[in-house]
Amino acid sequence: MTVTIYDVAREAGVSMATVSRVVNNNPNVKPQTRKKVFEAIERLGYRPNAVARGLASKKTTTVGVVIPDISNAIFAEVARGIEDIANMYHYNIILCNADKKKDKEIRVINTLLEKQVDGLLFMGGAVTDEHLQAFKTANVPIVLCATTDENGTIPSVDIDHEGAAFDAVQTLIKSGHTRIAMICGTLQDPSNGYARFQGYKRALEAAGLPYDETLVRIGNYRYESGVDAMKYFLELETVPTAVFSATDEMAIGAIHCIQDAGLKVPEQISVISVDNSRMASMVRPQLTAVAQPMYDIGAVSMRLLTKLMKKEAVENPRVVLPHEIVNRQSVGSK
Amino acid sequence: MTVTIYDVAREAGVSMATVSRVVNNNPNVKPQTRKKVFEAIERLGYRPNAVARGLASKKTTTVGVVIPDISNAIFAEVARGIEDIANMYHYNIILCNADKKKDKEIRVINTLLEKQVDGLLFMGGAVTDEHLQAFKTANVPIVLCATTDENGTIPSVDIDHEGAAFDAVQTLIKSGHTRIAMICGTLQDPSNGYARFQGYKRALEAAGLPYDETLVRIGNYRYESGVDAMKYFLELETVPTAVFSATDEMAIGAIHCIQDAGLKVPEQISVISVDNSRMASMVRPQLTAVAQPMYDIGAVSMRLLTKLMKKEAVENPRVVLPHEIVNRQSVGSK
DNA sequence: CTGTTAGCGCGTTCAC
DNA sequence: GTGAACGCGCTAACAG
Repeated sequence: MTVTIYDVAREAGVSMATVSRVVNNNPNVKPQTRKKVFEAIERLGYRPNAVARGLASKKTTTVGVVIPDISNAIFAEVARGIEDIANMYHYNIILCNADKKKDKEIRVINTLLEKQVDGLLFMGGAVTDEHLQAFKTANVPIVLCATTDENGTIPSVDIDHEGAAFDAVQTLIKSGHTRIAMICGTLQDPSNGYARFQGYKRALEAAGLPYDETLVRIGNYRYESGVDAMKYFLELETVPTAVFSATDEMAIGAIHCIQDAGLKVPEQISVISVDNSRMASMVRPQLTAVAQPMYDIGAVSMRLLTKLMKKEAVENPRVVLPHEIVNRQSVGSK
Repeated sequence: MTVTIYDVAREAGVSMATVSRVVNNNPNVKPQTRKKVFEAIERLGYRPNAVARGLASKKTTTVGVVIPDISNAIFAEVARGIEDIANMYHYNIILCNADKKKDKEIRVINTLLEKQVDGLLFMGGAVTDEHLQAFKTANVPIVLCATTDENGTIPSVDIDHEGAAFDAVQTLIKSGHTRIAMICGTLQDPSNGYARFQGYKRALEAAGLPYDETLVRIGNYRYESGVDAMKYFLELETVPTAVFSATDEMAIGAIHCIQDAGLKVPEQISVISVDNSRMASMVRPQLTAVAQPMYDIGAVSMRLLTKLMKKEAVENPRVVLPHEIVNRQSVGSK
């Protein structure tokens, strides 16, 4: 039924070892023999069985990718970066959505390891002891991608979320704003949630501004929750003159909420966010945001993983990619 | 180093066959024995090797997914539908971007087949003879996902692109518009490009409206190309009163271009599109669009593939999912 | 209910 | 430069 290396060997009149050499580009084969083998392969339509190869060689040229949600534009961008580099180094990726749920994450990590992936890229919520435990039993390299662990013991690629938030809020402060609201992600989320909230508070503090908890709303990263949060802010006795959103989507929701209320951005209220997804330039006014290089985070983490898998030396196993403010039209001076 | 089924057998004082039975939930094991085995597994930290299992059983519980570009919101949504259902049936997916490039598509199809995937989901550009050839040599089921082949010989899940476009344009016509422009995808793209263009023409024809080729611009599905196309339309001697865009993104570009020119949507110019991505409700005015159920396309095609892989009978191997108009605010009457 | 025995398709020594 | 033989870790009959 299926044609094996053995069939090719017989067809070409050589041993299967020789066919294996040809297929794997081993130079120790006479050109003439090589040609015979190639012809036999062609004639029989032989397709090497990567599973058998994986068992024999203990390498699958496949890496596992744990991602929160591929339908989220931010993560999809990271995934594309990962896949492009994986492809470049002849790896394939098995993709698993885990929605930042710990149990689901642990489960997919284990099935990925059962599938004998050569490495693992983990993008999730908090890295707990259970995660660490699962990672430890893996005897393949692991890279955290756009997520960090407290102890900092695992190789990772991320941006400085706290710093990015700090910079965003400082931009607002420099423009003269003093009453600045924040639309935050859940504080359970270490990077997108907690760290950005910390950055917000630190910026306030650095400027000698008071922290007012009525100016902070927790959203779920989505457009609607940005709308809801802003609706709340607009009903405050003294409405904030600027809002910092933890994501573009929520920021866009806020902008529309403001506009629907008959106010103008940035004339009456300024808006800034962290992400700089493609959507940022697809709103009016265009969104001023701190850019997270998502594609690069994916690409760099995959590149790092390839080095680890090849046991190459890596200079810095914990890379922090730079962020930058992209000034567009949603921030005005007060 | 790595603990195998054999180690577990020794540790539990049973044969490896019994361990295999326990691991695979074979009911023919005495509960007491089962318990002993589980304890040994726990004690040794045994993790079954799916590659070896795949070689022996000739099943990998892995399916290949060829996708144009995971960073495109539309496809990311499909991918999520695929993965959710795959997960439900205990399959994993290997994801490959192929950018609708024929050569890349053929290449990844072959490596996916080498990896012995149990099935293949193909989402790409045109399905050529070369594709058909590659599919034929695969001895696993294949489902076309959001793409179609001319002959209609391969199982597929898609919407009626031509009909969706027809309905969109007809909506415009019913609102009294007679000068309707189209922002089109490349005509080489059978579904998103050509079919939608055909639907546009047919709707015009059905209403007795003349087809005017100066009213058609080719875009690349992206925001900027929508802006560019609209810019061109606005410079025409008689500006169209409505525009039909093949995608949401281009439609949003068009809307902003109109607004930036000081015109209003839908008062002066109406805009409608096909897609209904999440972005459609994230613009002002909110976009009226024909909804493509992308998540469902992914989910249904994966479900179909599971049936094919289990050799279950399938009633209809070529499913066409319904589309519907979602009336929001970007279409006005003339 | 449990154990024995063959392979699954290929990489990899080690001889020749 | 080439072949023979073993083993990767597991499933799947077949006995018992």
